[in-house]
Amino acid sequence: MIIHEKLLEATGATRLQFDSRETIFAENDIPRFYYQIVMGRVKLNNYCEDGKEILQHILEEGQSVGESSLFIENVVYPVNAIAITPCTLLRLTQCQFYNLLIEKPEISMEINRRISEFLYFKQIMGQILCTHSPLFKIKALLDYLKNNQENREPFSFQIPFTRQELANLTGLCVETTIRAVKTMEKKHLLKIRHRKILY
DNA sequence: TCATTAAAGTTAT
DNA sequence: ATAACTTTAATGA
Repeated sequence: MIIHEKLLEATGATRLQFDSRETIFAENDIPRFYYQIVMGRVKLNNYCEDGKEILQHILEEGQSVGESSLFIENVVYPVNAIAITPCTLLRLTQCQFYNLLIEKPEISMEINRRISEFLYFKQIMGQILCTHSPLFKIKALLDYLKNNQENREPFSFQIPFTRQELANLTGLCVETTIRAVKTMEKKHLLKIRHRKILY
């Protein structure tokens, strides 16, 4: 289920456009808005002091961005939200968002679902980060992604991430990620077509 | 074993 | 065109 554009607009949402690489909100900003992606993809990340990127999540059309921080008093965003493609977002003020949740319990339930989904993903990622084998890290991530798909046929799912993105999500370097993916291909755990991973 | 560096080829913007 | 991504290979922790 998604929260309909029409409903958000009726609630007073602002439509925003972002170019690829533009920042939607930054680490340490105070959360004041609810964001939902109408079109495009957004990443949540941090940069460590050596400049290396820690990718926390990649969000797409229909998903909301950073809503979990809106429910906590006196916190700042722990991540940056950056457009990775040209994006259209709808934005509600925190106040508009709260009113919507009070007036529409089904929307409130949907937000619960999304935050739970996010937490679930974070728990999977927690396990992945503690796993030593690069192959199992990649496999666990692919398994999680595949589980969200309707079609569970082997090799029916084209992974929507680049090698670089998989690496930054799992904490591996790209080269190791590439090798792990190649090994998985040899073991017939996945297929590669036109450089895309089919799982 | 995996990260890092370098170098070259490929794809996307 | 130029930057971003993919791949291979060598080296070192």
